[in-house]
Amino acid sequence: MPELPEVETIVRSLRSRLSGRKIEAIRVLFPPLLRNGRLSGLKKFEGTRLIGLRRRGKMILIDYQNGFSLLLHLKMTGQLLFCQKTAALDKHTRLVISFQSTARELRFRDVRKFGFIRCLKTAEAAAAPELKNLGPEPLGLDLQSFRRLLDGRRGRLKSRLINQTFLAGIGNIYADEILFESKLHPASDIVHLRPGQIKRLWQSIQFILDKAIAARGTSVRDFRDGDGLEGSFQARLRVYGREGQPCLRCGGKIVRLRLAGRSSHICPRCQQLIPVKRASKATTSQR
DNA sequence: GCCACTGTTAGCAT
DNA sequence: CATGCTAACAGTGG
Repeated sequence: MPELPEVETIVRSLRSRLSGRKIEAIRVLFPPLLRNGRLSGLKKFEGTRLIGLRRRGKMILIDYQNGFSLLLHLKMTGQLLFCQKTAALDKHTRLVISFQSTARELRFRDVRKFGFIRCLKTAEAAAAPELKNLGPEPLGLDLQSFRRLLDGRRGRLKSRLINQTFLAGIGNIYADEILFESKLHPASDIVHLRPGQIKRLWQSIQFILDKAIAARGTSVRDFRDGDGLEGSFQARLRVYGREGQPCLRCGGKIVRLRLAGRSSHICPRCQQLIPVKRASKATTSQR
C-alpha cells in the first residue's frame, strides 16, 4: 500500500543511511523483477557509490556515481529494508544491495511480486516509460495549477485523484481520506465541482498528505519504513477501513462502496453527490 | 478446501 | 482520446 507518504517515509529513513556508501554487489533473487536489460548489467554498480535517493510519485530513484540510477516501484506489498547482512533472508526477498565496510545491506521484499526495478542513465530518468507520463507532485502544487488540471475534465472525481497521470502519488487510502476531509463524494462528476469545492479539495490534499508524512505513513498491513518501523497514520484514518463505524464528524455510519473495482469508504451524510448544475447552496436539493 | 478480498498498474476493451 | 475492467500474484480471513 505504499502511496506518496509511505514512499516519502521510506526515502527519508534510508537517505542518510545509504548516501555515499560504496556498492559491494547487487543480487537479484527474482529475475523477473528487472524490467529492462540483463542481470549482468547490474555488475556496473559494483564499486560505485550510491549518491542519492529520491521519490517521484510512488516511485523511488536510487542514483549512483557511475551515472546510472535504479528506478524501483513497491507496488502493493514492497518493502525496502536496511538490515543486518546476517539477518535471515526470507523467501519474499527479491533483491539485495550490499555495501562495502558495513555489516548492513538493503533488501527489497515483495510478497506479491508486483514490484519492479529498471536500470537507466540518471540523465535520462525522466524519459523512462514509468516516469514520463506522471502528473505533477501534489505537494507544493499551487491552486492555480490544480484548477488547470481539472479544467474541462469529466468523470468521477476519485478516478481522477488516483490516476497517476493526473497527480502523482495518491492511491486508494489517501483518496478516501482526502475526499472525506473535503466533504466530497468519490463519484461526483468533476464537471460539477464549484470553485470553492475545488479549493477545499486542493487544501485537503495538502493537509492529508502533510499529516500522513508527519505520522510516517500508514501501516494497515505491510508498510514499514527503511528501518522496519511501522507508521502511525492508521490511527488517524477517518474513513478507510472504518466501514460500519461512526463518522467522527457527524456520527453517521461509514459505508463502503464499490467504484471502478475499488473499495471507497465514505460518510454518506458528510459526502453527498454534488447537486447537478449551479446550486449556490450546498443544501440537499432534489434535481 | 474454497472463495472473496486486498490495492497498483499495464494492457486490452469499450 | 478517455474511461472501464481485468490479470498479474500471494496471503489472509470467513
